[in-house]
Amino acid sequence: MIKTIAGTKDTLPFEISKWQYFENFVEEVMSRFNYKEIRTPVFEETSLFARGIGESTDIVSKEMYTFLDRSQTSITLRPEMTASVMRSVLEHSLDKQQQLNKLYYISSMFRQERPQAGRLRQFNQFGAEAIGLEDPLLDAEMIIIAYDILKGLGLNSLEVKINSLGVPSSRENYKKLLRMYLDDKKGGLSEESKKRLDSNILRIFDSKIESDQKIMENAPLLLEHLDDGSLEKFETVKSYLLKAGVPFEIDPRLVRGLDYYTHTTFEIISRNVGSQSALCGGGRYDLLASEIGDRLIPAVGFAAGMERILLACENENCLVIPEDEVGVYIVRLNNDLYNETYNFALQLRRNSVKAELDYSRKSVKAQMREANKINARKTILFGGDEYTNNEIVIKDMKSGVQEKIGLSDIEKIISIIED
RNA sequence: GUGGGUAUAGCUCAGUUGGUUAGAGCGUCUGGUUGUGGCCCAGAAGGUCAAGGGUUCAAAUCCCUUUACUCACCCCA
Repeated sequence: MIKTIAGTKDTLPFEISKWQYFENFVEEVMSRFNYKEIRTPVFEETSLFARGIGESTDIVSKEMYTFLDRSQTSITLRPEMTASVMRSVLEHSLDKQQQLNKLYYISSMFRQERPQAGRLRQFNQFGAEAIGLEDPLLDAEMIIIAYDILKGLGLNSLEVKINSLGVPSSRENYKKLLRMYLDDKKGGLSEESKKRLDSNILRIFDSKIESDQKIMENAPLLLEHLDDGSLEKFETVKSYLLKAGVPFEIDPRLVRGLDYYTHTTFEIISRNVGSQSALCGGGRYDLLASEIGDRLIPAVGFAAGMERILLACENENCLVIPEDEVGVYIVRLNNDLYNETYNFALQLRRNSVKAELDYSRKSVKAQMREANKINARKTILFGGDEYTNNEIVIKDMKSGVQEKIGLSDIEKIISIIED
């Protein structure tokens, strides 16, 4: 038997309504902030991600689904959306048509990692990007939108963490300081962290290994060595968040794994999922446009993992979706009216009524059971004496009350069904 | 890539120290009189006990291998 590939999942009919609810909610909030949806291809030229995200990152170096197509072009299934969105903005010169492009997406991403709780190889993210301006208000807005959506779904145990990475020049100075600090201590670092000394020294802060953490405990912090301009921006972001009522904590160790971040970085985590607790992450990436394009475009954005959010929702018992129901179930009283019953149901369906009926010549009892099972608000008994009198019986499934109506009086039938 | 755990019906799981035709609940289908649901009752269908090998008179049960799933590390959403 052929099964789904490891790390991929079917979304089955019984769980689809919660996804639709979730997606609609995201769309609604995004549209209130006047963000426009953007859709880009699921696969791109590999170099877009290699250059955009950074060769040394884990995503690019070991997690991408990359393959050669029939014309020997290296293709990659997108592991994230930001690089694609920026590519699209550059390619279509959206940045020249208006100063600020506020965009959002809800799409599948692909990363070849070992699956576990809250981590799939094909997973869904929603996210937003505000491209074209460097006002810190937009940094704050990203956090506000993400927070409002998670909160709006009913999640409570959220922690918002923020940090600033400053600009490249102050960061380079700081890296020198950090390198000096680590110079006589690097023997005690883990193998993984030693590699990062050269590739991405900031990420050593991310290490969960105790000995590494001990060494990093007294390391100088980037936040304490930001240039004045960066510091001021960070302060501004914080003040906006305060005024917006978004609780946050500053986490100087929040450095994020992607190369393109500058200034603000943030993450929203939940204690109510497995070890993969980051529901949402993002930040400012003023350098990305120039990495993959020919000009500088300041931008800020975030991405949120939808499976993880739904996990958190399940564990917190929020997001209560109303049960599916059907307007009316047509019960066929005699099987010689098989086709007439169908046409009657069809007439209702073509008049926007959600109607169901039996397709297998079941007994009346079995049809009634079915009507009950699928939550039909009304049933219509079709056939028998009433049929010869050009009537049907309509029954309210909650009260059990039933009445006769003229078969051709569709208007009235519909109004009773919808009542 | 590295560890740990699990694998019995569509689903959730029982299955004694190896011992006859492998069980339950839920779900599915049928029925509980003539044309009526929920609750209840009765019956039926449904299993190569993940796969392959070994030990044994005898294996779902013990041993080995493989595969799948799962959790965690790494990292990220």
